[in-house]
Amino acid sequence: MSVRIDELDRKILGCLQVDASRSLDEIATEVGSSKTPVWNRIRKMREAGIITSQTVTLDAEALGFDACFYVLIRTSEHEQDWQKRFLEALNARPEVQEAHRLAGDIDYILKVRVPNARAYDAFYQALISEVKIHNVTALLSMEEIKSTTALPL
Amino acid sequence: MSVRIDELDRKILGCLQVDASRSLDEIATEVGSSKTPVWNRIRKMREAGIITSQTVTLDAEALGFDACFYVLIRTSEHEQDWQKRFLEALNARPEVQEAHRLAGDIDYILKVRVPNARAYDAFYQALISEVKIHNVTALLSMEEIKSTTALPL
DNA sequence: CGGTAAATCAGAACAAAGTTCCTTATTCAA
DNA sequence: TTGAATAAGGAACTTTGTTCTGATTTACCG
Repeated sequence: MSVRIDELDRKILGCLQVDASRSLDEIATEVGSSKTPVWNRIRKMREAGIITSQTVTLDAEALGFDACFYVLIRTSEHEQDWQKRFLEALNARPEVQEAHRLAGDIDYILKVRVPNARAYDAFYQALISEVKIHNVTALLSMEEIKSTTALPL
Repeated sequence: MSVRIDELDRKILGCLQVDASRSLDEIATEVGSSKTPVWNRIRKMREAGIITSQTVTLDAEALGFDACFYVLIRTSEHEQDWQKRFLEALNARPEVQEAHRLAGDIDYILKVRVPNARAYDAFYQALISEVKIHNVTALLSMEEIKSTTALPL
């Protein structure tokens, strides 16, 4: 069953999305409440799975991940077994940051972050050796214009 | 100037990527160190910009964002002015979670999260009314197979 | 439109974690 | 090998997270 989210919850989530390291007192002041209700609401939203996790975002380039590719994948295989193996392959590879199954012409899109083009090729070769893929198009990112995980609440 | 990252820093970042809400003591134990050095290293990596921010990840569907599109954009305009206005339009729209400038045939890719298809159309109409765009292809996600911001350190 | 029960809130008390300080160990260069 | 600079470990201190209680509000039903 789902938890009803009210205006105060939304404000709290908004705060946390911007900076999850702020203290409860600060958040309470900003949303016009006090410590206890803010804490209780955060706890409930955690338990309800609305707040999935708490992480740090790292500067990919500062850590040597200079290349980012979006990979468009077409496949001729549509059986359960193939899909299962494809999924496992994606989950096993940490360079895959996103994977979506699509509607329409293109079957899957991946976002892949690697140190350089050579590392992408290694990834690509490994992937196609594991599962049969009909057609692949790689889109190379030149510039990350915008990047956020924040939802517009 | 960049900060040298050693094996211990990498372990700490690995911990924080998984769960940034854990206590310093827990992290220190896991990486085989103690509170103080862990705290100092985190502070330094913050100051150096390696750790960009600390946020919560929310369940988009639980919050009513049921639709996700990848949008491939071709433009015939390549002047500074056009690019500036396009960039401003993207930054002004919170439904755009990612935007990359690409090499090759397709000029830009966007990741757009909205409550439903109608909301996407509203976004699309608003965007093309603001800036001239030659060609747009929208890829509709049926299923989010994988989603992480963690880098493989 | 009351009156009661349930839920929520504000503030205080307590526990736990973050932050600082100081001493000891380690590293690196002369 | 010796000295200076740097980092680590542990204890003191401060801030924050967490729990508890009483008061208030909200919601529901007669």
